[in-house]
Amino acid sequence: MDKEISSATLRRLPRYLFYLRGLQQKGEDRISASRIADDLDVQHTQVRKDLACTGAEGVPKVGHLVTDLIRSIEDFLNWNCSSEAFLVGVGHLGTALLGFKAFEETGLRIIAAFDSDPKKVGKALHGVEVLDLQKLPSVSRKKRVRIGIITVPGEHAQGVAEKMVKCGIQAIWNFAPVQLDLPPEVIVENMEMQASLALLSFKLKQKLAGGKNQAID
Amino acid sequence: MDKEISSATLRRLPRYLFYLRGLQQKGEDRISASRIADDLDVQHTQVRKDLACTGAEGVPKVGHLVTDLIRSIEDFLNWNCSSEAFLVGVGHLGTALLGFKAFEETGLRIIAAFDSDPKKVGKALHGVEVLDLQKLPSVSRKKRVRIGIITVPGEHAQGVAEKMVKCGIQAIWNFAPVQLDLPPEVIVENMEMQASLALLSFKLKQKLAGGKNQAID
DNA sequence: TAGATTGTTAATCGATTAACAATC
DNA sequence: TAGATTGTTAATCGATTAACAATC
Repeated sequence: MDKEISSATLRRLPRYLFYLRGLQQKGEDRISASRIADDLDVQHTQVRKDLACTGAEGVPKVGHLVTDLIRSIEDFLNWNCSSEAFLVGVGHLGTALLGFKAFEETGLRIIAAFDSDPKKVGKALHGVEVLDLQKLPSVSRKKRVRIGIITVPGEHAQGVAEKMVKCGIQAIWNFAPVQLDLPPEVIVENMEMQASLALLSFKLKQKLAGGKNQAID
Repeated sequence: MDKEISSATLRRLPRYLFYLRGLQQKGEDRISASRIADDLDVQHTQVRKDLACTGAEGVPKVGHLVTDLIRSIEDFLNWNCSSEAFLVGVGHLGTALLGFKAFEETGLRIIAAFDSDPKKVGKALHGVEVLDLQKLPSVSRKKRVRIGIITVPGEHAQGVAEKMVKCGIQAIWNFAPVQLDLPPEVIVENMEMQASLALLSFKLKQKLAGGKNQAID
């Protein structure tokens, strides 16, 4: 009987999580929804609702235990257990992702990288072996991997995505700025850097235009 | 008398733009809002409203000229003129951004990179010089740069952001997973990779849980 | 007890979608 | 003319916010 979870809520949860980890490092063991709200510029009701989605429970007058909240969010996002992933496209961005420590905190483990450039194949980057893209099917047969990360140029993304789907990949994290056309049962999440930049550019343009206060957000 | 532009619209505009550039490469010169909608899985009314925001005008029965639409969106986002930026934090991600060709299409030009690691200072990565972070103020005095990109680890992001603001930076593109606390007149856009991953993780968890069809999105 | 906090129910607001008039 | 398309106005839907009851 779970409620549907809005994507807005899902996008906020990691912010709470990183904030809570920060508190934990400072040695704080309790936190109220109101303080989270203040520190992260969110409405306190919003924080309460978001946290409630994860099943977290607080104690009136006391608040939440930081460790409980962290575990609750991690469990909810499935970030407590390790999820293995393939990455295709070992360019600058792909290489950066291979070395991205922060993924450990999300349970994401890139266990192999693929590229079709012979110059890249055979190397190990940040401890991850780079294999020939043609080996994707055979490696997939040995390892049941469900997540595929696409960091190839836009024009190759669709082809790579189709290969991934053939190899049993069920969820694709797509960093290429193209719309992938795949069977509906495949989960596709587009990492749209340009969307974020668009907001920045537009706000800056408005600000420079003389502060006609067209508030956005 | 402009309407306020919703951030949802701003986030969609780059998707239209990349799609239109693809059409242009294929040599197509006209396009209807309905076809954009079909190809990008958006409602056609939505496409029309979004495009109307940019000032684009179509012709009934004919549609839009691809080149007009492209220019209209680019102008609206201020992606037609070059915007100079500083980048601080030349780790994997920072390096990747320095080599990111796609930025050219958004008018973003990173003209200098900074790091406090002496091993990195002095190099030129993808044609961009890496300078000591301490030189940020002096370089800023010579060059009027308005955009700052933060790719340092979370614990240093706030400090770097404050330095940037002191140097006249007016808009910050923050890749660190922390909430920056800055004067309200500074534009901050957080590039939340983890937010995107959270959606992917949760959808996959649900799918694997047996497809109790809690549709999200 | 009073105050601080949780968590829920109701109200508001804004974005999306549907319906439709205008037009080449 | 009829059909395809644009662009706008009205309706719906869902997310956010406000109000409030519950509680340690």
